[in-house]
Amino acid sequence: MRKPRADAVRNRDRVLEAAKAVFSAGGAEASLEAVARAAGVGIGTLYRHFPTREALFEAVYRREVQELTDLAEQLKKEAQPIDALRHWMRSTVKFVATKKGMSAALALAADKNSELYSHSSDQLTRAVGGLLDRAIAAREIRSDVSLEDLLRALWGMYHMQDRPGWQASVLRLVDVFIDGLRIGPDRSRARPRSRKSRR
Amino acid sequence: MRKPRADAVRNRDRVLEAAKAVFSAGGAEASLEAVARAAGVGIGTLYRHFPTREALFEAVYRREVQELTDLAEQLKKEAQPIDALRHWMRSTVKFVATKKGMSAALALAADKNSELYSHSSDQLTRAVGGLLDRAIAAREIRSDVSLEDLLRALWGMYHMQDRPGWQASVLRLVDVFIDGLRIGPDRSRARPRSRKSRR
DNA sequence: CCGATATACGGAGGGTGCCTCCGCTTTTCA
DNA sequence: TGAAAAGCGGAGGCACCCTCCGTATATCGG
Repeated sequence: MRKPRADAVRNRDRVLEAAKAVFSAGGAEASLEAVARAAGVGIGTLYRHFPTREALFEAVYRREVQELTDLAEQLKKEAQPIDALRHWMRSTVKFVATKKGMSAALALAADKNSELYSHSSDQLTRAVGGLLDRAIAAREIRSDVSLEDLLRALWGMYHMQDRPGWQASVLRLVDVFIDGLRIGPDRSRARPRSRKSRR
Repeated sequence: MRKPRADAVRNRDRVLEAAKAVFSAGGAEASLEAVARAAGVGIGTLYRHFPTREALFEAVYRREVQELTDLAEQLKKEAQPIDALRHWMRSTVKFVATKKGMSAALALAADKNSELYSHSSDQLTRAVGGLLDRAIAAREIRSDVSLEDLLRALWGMYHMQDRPGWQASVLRLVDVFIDGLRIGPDRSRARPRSRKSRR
């Protein structure tokens, strides 16, 4: 099979870059013609590379997932299993916080394409698996919650941005969730950050 | 001021009903002209009542919130505070499960209109408030998690439908969350349903 | 009950974005 | 270097969006 043409590769990249920017700014319903314009390519080129809006969403989405995966791998070197877990979840929240309009687009893509969902889920599962397994092996957390469950919880949080205070709220939810995972009578309330009292 | 015209009221209702059906079947991007057709009114009539797609989403959304509120009020009569809370969260999951395509539309509406969000949030907050407060007053759960936090957690779950097994997963998450809320050394694992072992 | 008038109806039509198709250009390979 | 494969881009047909306004109907005072 031939080597892919250099211009094709370049254009594909440009479109992806433009799409990320345009969707971030204008949300998931932004015009694809605007994306093509921003990328400096014809609308036909965009459609050849990404036959549907969803395909484009998907491609951008895969990039995002890759970043999350890398982040997980890096955090796997944290010392205390349960703290590494908490740290990763917290970091994920902050990562998501930077995405604004993209999130709707990504959610849409994942919604309509279960292969994509399971692939990404696998990828993240593999990456974060060590964190969870270590904590379970160390008998620090309950063993009946799967990685999928954990990812779903995070997934949910992915959808609450754009409210004032959402980030603090989600961080609090992460703490509650981690506490819920803990095993045994040790219910120490010691946690990394000072916390506001209720409301 | 005059009494509103009977035909106007009737048409508004028809459109709302049709919108719920059409969005449920076809998702949030369904054509508004299809909604008007299904309602048996002209496109102009639809647009007079709901000037934008979002306005229509919003109206349907308010209905859904009302149902959730009613459900909460009804469950407030449950005996054990913490069980009532768990029951409501579990029931909400099931309620959401029946909505399918609607959820994307509803999420979109809430996303773009913060007044709507805060109003609905208030309404649910008021309705569920008793459940949480009773549990806190009884010292059964920690006191630094607000109603808003709890609603956000549910909100997140709202977005995970359409995956095989999502419902069981969410129910599991609810249990974890409730366990995380509990106060004191009583970490009894007794819970209403038998549970699968990890993956 | 009836006329006046406020209110509502519906769909034609201009505009925009979607997506396909294909003649032209560029790149690759022998 | 030339032929063929691969890619480019935008014209054009279509669906949907939304406004505008002539027509129809409900309400209300008399």
